[in-house]
Amino acid sequence: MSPTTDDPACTDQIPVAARSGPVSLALSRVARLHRIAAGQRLRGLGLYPGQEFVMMHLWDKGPVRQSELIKTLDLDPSTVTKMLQRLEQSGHVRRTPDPGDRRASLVEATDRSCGLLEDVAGVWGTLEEQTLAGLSERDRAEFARLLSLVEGNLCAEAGAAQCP
Amino acid sequence: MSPTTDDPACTDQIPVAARSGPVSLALSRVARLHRIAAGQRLRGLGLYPGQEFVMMHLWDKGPVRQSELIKTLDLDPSTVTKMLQRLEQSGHVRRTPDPGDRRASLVEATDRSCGLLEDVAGVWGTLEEQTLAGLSERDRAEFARLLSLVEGNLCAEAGAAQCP
DNA sequence: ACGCATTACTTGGCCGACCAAGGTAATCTT
DNA sequence: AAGATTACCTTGGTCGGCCAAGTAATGCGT
Repeated sequence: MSPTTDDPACTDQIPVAARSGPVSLALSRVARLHRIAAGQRLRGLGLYPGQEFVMMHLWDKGPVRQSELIKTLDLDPSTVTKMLQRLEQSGHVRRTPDPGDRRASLVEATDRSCGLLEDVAGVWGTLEEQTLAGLSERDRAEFARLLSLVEGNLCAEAGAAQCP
Repeated sequence: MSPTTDDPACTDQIPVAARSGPVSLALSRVARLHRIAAGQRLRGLGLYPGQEFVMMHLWDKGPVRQSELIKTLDLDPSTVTKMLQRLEQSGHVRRTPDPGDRRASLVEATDRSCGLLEDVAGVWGTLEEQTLAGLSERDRAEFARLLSLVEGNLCAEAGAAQCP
């Protein structure tokens, strides 16, 4: 019953319900593609998308309390628990009880996992290059600046974690 | 035992393994925040993040084959199957066998779900505003342009779906 | 010293998303 | 017309991620 039975191939492309947020829509698509691209490369290293961030933090900061990870990655505690269980089983991570606090555990990257650091860095580098291919230095800087602004916006009104 | 026991709050911020991809890192963070922001608003409407896109397409295109959804949303077939099962159970979607092809099903939004269209549009609008708050019109256009470029890059080398 | 809130983590459940297989049905080939 | 191929969808499994509850240990106030 809608009057537009024939559309001359110029109307949509963007769903009507998203007309009020074209940038958000584009951002969603880019995010998904970016995550897929990262995931493909990461799977070759035996990591699932998301685990990279845990490992990065552990590589940088060494033994760390689980609550530290939860705070800095801003993830749900249960998410971290399960990720660590799997990372432990796959040998990338080791957990030991914190001697100073019997309800906490200390997490650290295994020696074996440290070899992955360069690989992950490589993956991250090629991903960056693919993502920004063809963009001038100015465009890249501009993109980084705008992303930072948007991050501030989203972080501010969001769950209000730490967003320095 | 590491020499940097006290860090004067200026060293890292970016993990060493991600030094080669600062923009990718920022993009990941923004993407996650954006998805969370969308999810919060959507949950108030009884939708889970991701379902919005299915509904948008159905609202626009009416009854549609499942393969159509899979193609345009570029999702795994199994993902769509399960999403539709849940959307059907929650009353947002109706599925009927395609009379012209007995292995296919036609999917359409229920009348009840059509009331959600404005709500989702509203959510999408406020999300857009929150995302881009404080950005000038030029910055917004620039952001959209850069996102489009990046999307092209990621889409090209990726699974090679349709990226017009 | 006792009780109560806070912190730290775990478990179970659910959803989006992927992959790998499988089962029909249509279509193409010979 | 029969067989092979392809298209359409489902099932089962795994992961990241969230929420809601629950357990256990610490810390604080009185």
